[in-house]
Amino acid sequence: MSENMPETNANFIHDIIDADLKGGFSRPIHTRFPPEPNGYLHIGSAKAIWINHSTAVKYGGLFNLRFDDTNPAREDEEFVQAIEQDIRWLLGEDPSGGVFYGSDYFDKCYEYALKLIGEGKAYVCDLSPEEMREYRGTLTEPGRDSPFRNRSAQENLDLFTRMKNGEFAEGSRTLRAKIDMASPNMNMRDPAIYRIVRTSHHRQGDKWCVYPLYDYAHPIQDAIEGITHSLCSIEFENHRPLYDWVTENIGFEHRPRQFEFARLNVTNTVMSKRYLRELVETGRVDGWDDPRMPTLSALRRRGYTPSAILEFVRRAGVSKTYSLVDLRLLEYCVREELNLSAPRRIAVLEPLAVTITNYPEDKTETFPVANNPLDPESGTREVAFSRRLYVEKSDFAEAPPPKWHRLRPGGEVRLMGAYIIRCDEIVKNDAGEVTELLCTADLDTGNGVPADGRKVKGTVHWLSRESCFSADVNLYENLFSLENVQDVPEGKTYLDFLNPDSHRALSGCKLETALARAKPGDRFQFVRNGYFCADTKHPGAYNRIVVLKDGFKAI
RNA sequence: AGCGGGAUUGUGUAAAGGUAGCACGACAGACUCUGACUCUGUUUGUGAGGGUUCGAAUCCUUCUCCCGCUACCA
Repeated sequence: MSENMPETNANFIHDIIDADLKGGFSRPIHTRFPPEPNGYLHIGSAKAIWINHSTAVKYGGLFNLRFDDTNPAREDEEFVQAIEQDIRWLLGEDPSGGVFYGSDYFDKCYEYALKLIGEGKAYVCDLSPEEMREYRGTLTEPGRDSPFRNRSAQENLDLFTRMKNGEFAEGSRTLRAKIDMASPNMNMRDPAIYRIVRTSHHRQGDKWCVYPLYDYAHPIQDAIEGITHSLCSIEFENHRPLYDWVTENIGFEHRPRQFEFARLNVTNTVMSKRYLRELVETGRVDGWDDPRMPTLSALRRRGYTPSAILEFVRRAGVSKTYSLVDLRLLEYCVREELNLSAPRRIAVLEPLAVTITNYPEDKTETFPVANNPLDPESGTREVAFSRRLYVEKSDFAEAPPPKWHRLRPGGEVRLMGAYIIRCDEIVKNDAGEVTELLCTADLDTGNGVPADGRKVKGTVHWLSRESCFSADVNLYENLFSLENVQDVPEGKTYLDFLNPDSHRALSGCKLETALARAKPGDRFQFVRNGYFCADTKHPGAYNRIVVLKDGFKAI
């Protein structure tokens, strides 16, 4: 377990486990995360991973990663690799119980199917998908028995074997569990448990042409791996009776049990893999790790740390209530962590020229500036100072509002880490815009405390105009993307990281400079005036990802 | 409509009959060599109506609203 891993917090699932333990449950707690390799993991997946993983850790048990790859038509090896990498990154360790593949249990699934057929608990059905739907009934009306429901075990065995041997066309037959066509729970109306699919499997190749369905395969996978508590999201709640039916009728000695929790929704973020896939496939985004995506790989690329993500899902909590968690909580979590550890760099985003009139034309010197004022260990770096500087436009006001502590005509301000300067004169262009400030520095005081003990309230960041290009690039080691979900005035850059209300806490150098100085492989993303894709089913749960009005620039 | 879940401040989440707490957000103030960070303070909540009880977010009851389920997806 990585050292930054946030502790688990108690939740209703742990109450259940505590009760189990109290009641004499003696097997080690064993959980699992079972993604289908049909896309990349996203921030919502992180919740399921965290719940399962932290539960195992809390009870000294084991956690498995299992690829739920029972549908060859949707799955791909690329996703297997990506998912495994993302999980290792997020957890900082290998899954303690191991990495498994649902498809590795196909033989077992088949064997159990034979057993169910032999016991008259499953039958081969020749109904077409349309017919099956019709026979299933509706939410309010019971279904009708399939005309093939009462085939003999012998006939079913023969038919199923032939299905497996590839004698029938794709979609022509299914194996169904014989349960109850009148059940009020649609999932119990003789669900299909095997279908014929003639697609090569990413792992099994062409070994099989019949594939088990989730509702049948999943409980078997859990049981085989010794999973004790199968924690999944709430849409599987109605499937639990079927989950239990499978483990009971196959007759596992140790039957895993399923518990459900509400999935994570985040404001302005779309989690639906379907939409994410569409964005990738239609080229709307660069790929699954495009920084606008809510995927773990995208968050990683943007500089989010695993511990911040886990802390976020931890804080979001576990319940069965539908919830929409504020994205700002995630931002708080990264900020909380990076503020203490990330190196600071200076950037002037909207430069205003400053000339120190009493500073020699040909002189340069350097001042030490803390890499991270909150972390003495981080040391200092030398920042070049000269007669000609840039400061932030927004750090000067000709007619300042009340309580203004920054530069004003005649006012004094501290250049961060360097001299105290006084603004003597304002230079304007023909349009009346301020283009330059002529200032004098308190050269005697240097970067120390003034001899006369006077207090200078404001501190302002700055860069030497000559040495701009030698300034550092990133504000935070990893966080190089500029992102914004608010409305940003056209043509204005905006950093939403450390200080959403002000650019000042962030740094870097002049943006163009930062870009020019980027290391090969670094990518800077500009997201401006993003529009959100609507999710008609969950108004409010929109996509921060999005479609950009003036295009997406990858430099 | 049938079945299964759910409802606590702006957003999440605690409180297993006994002071409705915490976090994020918002707002206000203090501090500060970055108007950041930090600190302090403020505001707002038990979906509705009945009942049980000395006492109800919690138990009973009626209602309302929300979510999920009618794939040979997971």
